[in-house]
Amino acid sequence: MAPGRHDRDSVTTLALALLDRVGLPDLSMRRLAAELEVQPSALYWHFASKQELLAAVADRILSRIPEPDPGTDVAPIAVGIRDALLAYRDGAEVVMSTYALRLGARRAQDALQTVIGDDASADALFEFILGHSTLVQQRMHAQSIGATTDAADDPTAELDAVFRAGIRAFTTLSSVTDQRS
Amino acid sequence: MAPGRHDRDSVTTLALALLDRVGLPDLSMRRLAAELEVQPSALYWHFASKQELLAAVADRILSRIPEPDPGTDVAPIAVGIRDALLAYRDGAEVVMSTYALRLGARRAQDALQTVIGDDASADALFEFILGHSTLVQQRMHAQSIGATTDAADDPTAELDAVFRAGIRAFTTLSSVTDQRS
DNA sequence: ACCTGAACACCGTTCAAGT
DNA sequence: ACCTGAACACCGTTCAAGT
Repeated sequence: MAPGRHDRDSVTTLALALLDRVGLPDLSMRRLAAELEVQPSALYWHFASKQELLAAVADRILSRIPEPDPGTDVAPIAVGIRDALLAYRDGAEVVMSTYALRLGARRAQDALQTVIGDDASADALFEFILGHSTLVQQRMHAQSIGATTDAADDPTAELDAVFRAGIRAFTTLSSVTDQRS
Repeated sequence: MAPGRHDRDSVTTLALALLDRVGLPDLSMRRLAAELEVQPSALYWHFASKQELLAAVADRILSRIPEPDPGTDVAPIAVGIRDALLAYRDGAEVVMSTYALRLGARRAQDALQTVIGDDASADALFEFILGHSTLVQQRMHAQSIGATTDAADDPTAELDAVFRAGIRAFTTLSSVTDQRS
């Protein structure tokens, strides 16, 4: 990175790359500034706060979500959202921490609402995907530290079974309510 | 609080009270130490790290979950878990951050697994409750700061509709699979 | 057994001033 | 428009030493 001039976009890009490399606990304004060969205070010309920077990063993460062809079923959309959240280290947690601020993140719900009739169900499914993905990434981290209580923990095997069970619940629900109407 | 002697239990109790009063971002080891009228380093005689302290706090939060009478239905159990997570400020986030370490938190899944046949479905339901509760508490905080993008945001009204939609999905699933067997 | 004192290596943020 | 320099008010953690 040249010591030259930056803007919101380039800072966001490098923040996302740094997140993926070091994880959320080590993504500090000071470290990001060092990576940009700039003083920490320079970042506050582009973003009002770290929160605002993380919101921009969250929007980037969610931009990976593929557009839904209307009329397809729920499962591939849900998988697409999960994969976007898991594509970068601690991605789910970043999205979760900025989701309440509503700065972005409508993209995921919009995708789900086009394939699920009921909006409340679509939001609930998104909350399941977010919770699940966050726990998956946290377990990845705990495992890399070696902080597991029980031995012989098969990593992603049963995790995917839990995810599929969640998807099944919501697809079963929408097919039942479809029959009702 | 007297300046006298402490143990793990008393420190955990006051940490939980402090969490409820100031929230997770302001729950620091230094502030907790000040509340206990003790030097920050004193806390490290009782807990190896802040993580370990938070795990003890998470266990406390989950201890509020009522025992399930076997044979009752899913909804009241799910509500009981949600209420335990929402009983203290940022409680859901604390549980979420220590859940991966498996230090406690089996209590919630155990309760759900006694009323739901499939273990993967029980875990998925717990992940939905955790994700949902975390977002609810984050929105509470964002609202108290006044950092909402859109105006006139009805607070807990539609939030509960989303929760009920999630519960309905999992109860519908288990009743369908019951009929199948 | 439980705590103090002092230090180490960090944080996010503000703000005058530079170019 | 974009950044520097310096400061403010904090962090978690370690470790020798005290009682």
